[in-house]
Amino acid sequence: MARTGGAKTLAASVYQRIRADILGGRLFVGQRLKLASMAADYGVSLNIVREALSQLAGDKLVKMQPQQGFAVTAMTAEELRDLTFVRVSIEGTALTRTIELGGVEWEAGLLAAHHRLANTPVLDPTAPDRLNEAYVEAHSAFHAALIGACDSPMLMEMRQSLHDASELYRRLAYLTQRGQKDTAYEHRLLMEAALARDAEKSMALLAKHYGDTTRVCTEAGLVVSGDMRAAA
Amino acid sequence: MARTGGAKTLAASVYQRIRADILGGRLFVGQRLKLASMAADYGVSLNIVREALSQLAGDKLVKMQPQQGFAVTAMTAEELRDLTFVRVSIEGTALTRTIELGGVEWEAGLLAAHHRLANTPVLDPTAPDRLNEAYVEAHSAFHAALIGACDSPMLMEMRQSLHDASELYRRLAYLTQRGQKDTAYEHRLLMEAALARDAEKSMALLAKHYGDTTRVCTEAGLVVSGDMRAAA
DNA sequence: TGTAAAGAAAATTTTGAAAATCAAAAATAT
DNA sequence: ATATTTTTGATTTTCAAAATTTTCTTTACA
Repeated sequence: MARTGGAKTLAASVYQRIRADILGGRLFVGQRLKLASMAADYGVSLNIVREALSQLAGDKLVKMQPQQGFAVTAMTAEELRDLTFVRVSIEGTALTRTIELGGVEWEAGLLAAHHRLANTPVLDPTAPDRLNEAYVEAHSAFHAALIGACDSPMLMEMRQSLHDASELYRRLAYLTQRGQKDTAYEHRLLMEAALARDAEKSMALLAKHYGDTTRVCTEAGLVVSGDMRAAA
Repeated sequence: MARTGGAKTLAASVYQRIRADILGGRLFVGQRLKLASMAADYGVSLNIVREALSQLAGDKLVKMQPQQGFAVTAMTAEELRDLTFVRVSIEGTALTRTIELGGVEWEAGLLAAHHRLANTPVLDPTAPDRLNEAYVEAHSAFHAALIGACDSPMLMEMRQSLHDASELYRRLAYLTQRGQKDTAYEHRLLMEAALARDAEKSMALLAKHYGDTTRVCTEAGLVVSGDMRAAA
């Protein structure tokens, strides 16, 4: 098998591919990840898959149970609520710092990211039952731009990691509500509060914005109760 | 080789042992970790060591460079400062929450942990040039007890992870100052502020407490500038 | 009919060796 | 003498097969 992306090793390449498959919704929440079948799929040996999954377990995207293999992390409602609380805390800190430090470059970047987001349809134009991948990317970029002037690399990295961990549930929430909620309006308010340097209001909006996703998932019964589920 | 601790797999056991060797200061900051020699040391095959190190890299205790193996993470002064900032943020959030929620049980646990800490000598009584391992444990337990009433498992886990990542530098700082700073007094103030439910003051004390370690390490030139160093 | 033990199948974990890669030393050319 | 290429030795990366452990199925028994 050839190495994907700029990966220096096969294991790193497979890590990226599995990660993308999880974040892209091609591997479902709770799905069991059998080493043999994955090794065949990606055209590598068992150990490579094992190492990749092992690392993804560190990212909390995959759960490892000794002697029982790996599965895509399935959160309970309680865990999802906790994740949301931590995200708001971390991202709130980064946002506060950004509001303190942000200059013209940050403002420009945020405006640009928001414009892109606002002009990208949520659902796939060719297949309206699927999410538009361009939107997912624009949404991710917008939230990154929002806290773009924070000067703590570690905080940013943690933010990204938490963002990824909740990506799966964000997808589910979008498909469930299907345009019933005015997310675009929330994003605009968020941007305006940040540009107005109102840290207090920004954080409140952020908490509401993230809390909604959690609520939708919980109410729609999209979160399971902790155990692994079988699947191909 | 037999499995250490309650580990369910060999890899998990080796992971714990290497982790303990790093946190215990038996593997030095920046030290290169060669697979072959470690496999011989722990009495397992290369892949087991590889998987363990791979996971430790996720914990930021070890750094992996493709095709060049692993080394104990060596932070730059800038990275250490950043780590400290994030620690104060995270732990501050957990502390604020604890102060809101903590009841009698939390107070009792904190008092007990502080008493143990205050009555454990910092340096090893038998070898005064070494740190007392019982103190390291008591210190870790005190800080865990301080935020013991926080109801967010994920935040606690992150706190512990950051605590571990800075453990190496805490050791270095202790040995450098060697009792010149009155750490015991700081701990008491910290406990008293928390018990008095003064979140504001607690956080300020925490920031100072952690900032000192960082400063000592930076001033003593204990932090390197990013590259790996050779070693046996 | 339900339960428990025994055996077979499937999956994970671990090993030992082969292949690929890198850093430095030696040799050659400029 | 300096720079470039080639070789060498060491180390990491990868694979394929062996050893455990778990899971599923079948069978015997109350």
